[in-house]
Amino acid sequence: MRLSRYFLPVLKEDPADAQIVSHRYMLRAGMIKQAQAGIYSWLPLGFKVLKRIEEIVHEEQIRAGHIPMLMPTLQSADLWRESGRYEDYGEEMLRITDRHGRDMLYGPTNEELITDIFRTHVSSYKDLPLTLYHIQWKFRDERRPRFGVMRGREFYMKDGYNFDLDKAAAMHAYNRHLVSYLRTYERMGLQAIPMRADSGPIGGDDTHEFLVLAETGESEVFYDSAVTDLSFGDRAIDYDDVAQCQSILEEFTSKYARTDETHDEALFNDLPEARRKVARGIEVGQIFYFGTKYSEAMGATVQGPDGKPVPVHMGSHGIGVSRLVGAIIEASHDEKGIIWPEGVTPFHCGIVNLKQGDEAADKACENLYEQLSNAGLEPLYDDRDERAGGKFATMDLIGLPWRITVGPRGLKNGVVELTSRKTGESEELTPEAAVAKVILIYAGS
RNA sequence: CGGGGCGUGGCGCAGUCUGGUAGCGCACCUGUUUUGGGUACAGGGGGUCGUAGGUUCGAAUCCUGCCGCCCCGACCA
Repeated sequence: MRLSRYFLPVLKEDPADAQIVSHRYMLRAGMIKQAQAGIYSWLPLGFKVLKRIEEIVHEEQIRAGHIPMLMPTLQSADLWRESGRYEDYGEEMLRITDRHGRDMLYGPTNEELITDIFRTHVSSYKDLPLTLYHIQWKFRDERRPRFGVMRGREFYMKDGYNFDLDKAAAMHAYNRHLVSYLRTYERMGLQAIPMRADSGPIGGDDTHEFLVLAETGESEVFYDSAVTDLSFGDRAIDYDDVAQCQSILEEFTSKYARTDETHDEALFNDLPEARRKVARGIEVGQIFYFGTKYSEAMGATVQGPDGKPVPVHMGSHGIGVSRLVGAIIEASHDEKGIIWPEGVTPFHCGIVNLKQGDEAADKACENLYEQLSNAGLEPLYDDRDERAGGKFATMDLIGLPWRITVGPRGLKNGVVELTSRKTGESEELTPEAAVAKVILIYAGS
C-alpha cells in the first residue's frame, strides 16, 4: 500500500478522552473512531489488525478440529425464555422490538442459538463429538464502557460450543480448547496465562480465563512466577490425543494462577515468597464446561447406543477478538507508539522515502515495494512529500515491526537502512539484502 | 446505577465568574521555501458555541429541561 493512497488519519496530539495507552494509540494511529459510548468504527488500519487476529483464531480453531459457521447478531427472545436466561440476564442484554411487536435481542452470547441448531439437526450419538464456533459481533450493554476497544459494548468475539456424549468426552474438548488457545495467543506475540476463574452467568463448574499481564488490566491476579516461564512454542500436537491434551493442560494449569474471584490466600501462601506474584491482567478469553445445563433446559438430546435419549454435555469457549487488539498494544508499545508483534502487524514492512521526487530514491523505493509484494508480503510505502521527522513519527506510531529507510545519501554507497521497531537498531544493507532479510523474518508465518 | 466533571471548526484548548455577536495551537487548502527525526514564511477555507426553551435591547457567557460524552466506584469476553 502506498501511504499517499491510503486512509490513515493519524493525530499528533492525544485525544482528551483516552485514558489508557492502547486507546490513545489506537485513536492517534487512526485505527478507530468512536461512534458512541463503547461503540467504534474500525478505520482501515485497525480493521486490518482485527482481521489479522481473526484469521489466526480461525486457523487455530480449524487446526483443532472445530468447525466454523456464522450465527446472526439478532436473536429471538423466545429461545432465551426457553433457557430461562431472558429474565436472568438483566440490563446488559440489549432488547429490541420489531415492527410486529416481537421481542428480540442483540446477542451477548450464543448458547441458546447453537443449542437450537444442534437439537434440530443432531439426533444420534454417532454425530458426536461436535464443536462448532463462529466469530461474530456481540453486544453487552455495559454500565460503564471504557478503555476503548477493551471494554466496548459492541465487541467482536469468537465463541465456540462443544457437544459431547459424556463428561469425559466433554472434558477432552475442554482440554483441546485450552491447548489451542495457548497456541493462538502465542502466535499473536502474547503470553496469556490460563487461570482458574469464576463461571458467572454462563454457569458450570470448570472454567479457566486467559489473562495477559498488563498494568492496566482490570482483574487482579495472583500467580506463581514459574507460570511465566512456560511456553507452548513450536511443539507438535495431535488434538485427538486425549492424553497429550490432558498433559499439556496439566503443565499449564498445575501452578498457582488465579484471579481475585477464586483466589485462595492459604494456597497462595504455600508458595515460596519470591515466587508469589500479584499483578493485573487483561482477560482475553475463557473456556467453560457446563455439563447439561442448556441441553436439559432446551431438550438437546441424542439417542445413545441403547436407543435412549441422553442430554449432551456441553462447553463454551470465547476469545475476545476486538479486545485483543487493545490487549496486544497494552503488552507491546513504547513512548513513541505501538510495536506490533510480527504475527498481527497490519503491514509487514514500512518503506520510508526520505527524498520523494529524487529519481534514485523513488526508483529504489519502487523496487523494494515490488520485491516485497512479489514475495507475498504487504509493505506500506510512505511516498508522501513530507519531512523525514514526520514520516518517522508516523511509522513509529503505527508500529510496523520493520522499516526500510531510503535516502540519496545511503544510495550513493548503495545501501538502505533496515530498522527494527522493537529494538530501534538499524543496519545498512544493499536493497536486495534488506528485502531478503525481511522475507526471511516472515518466512515462518 | 450512585458520586464527580465536561460539551466552543477534524483534534487539543482559551473565552463563561464580570452578557456586547468567537479566538489560539495542530490538522486542512494555495504559493514560496525547505527536506537525513514532527521546516519556515505569507495568504486562505471551515464553527447557528450539544439541544430546546426562558431572562435580556443584546446570550458561548445567566436560568431551566433534555441529550451526549468522560472519570471514580459496584458488574463483565
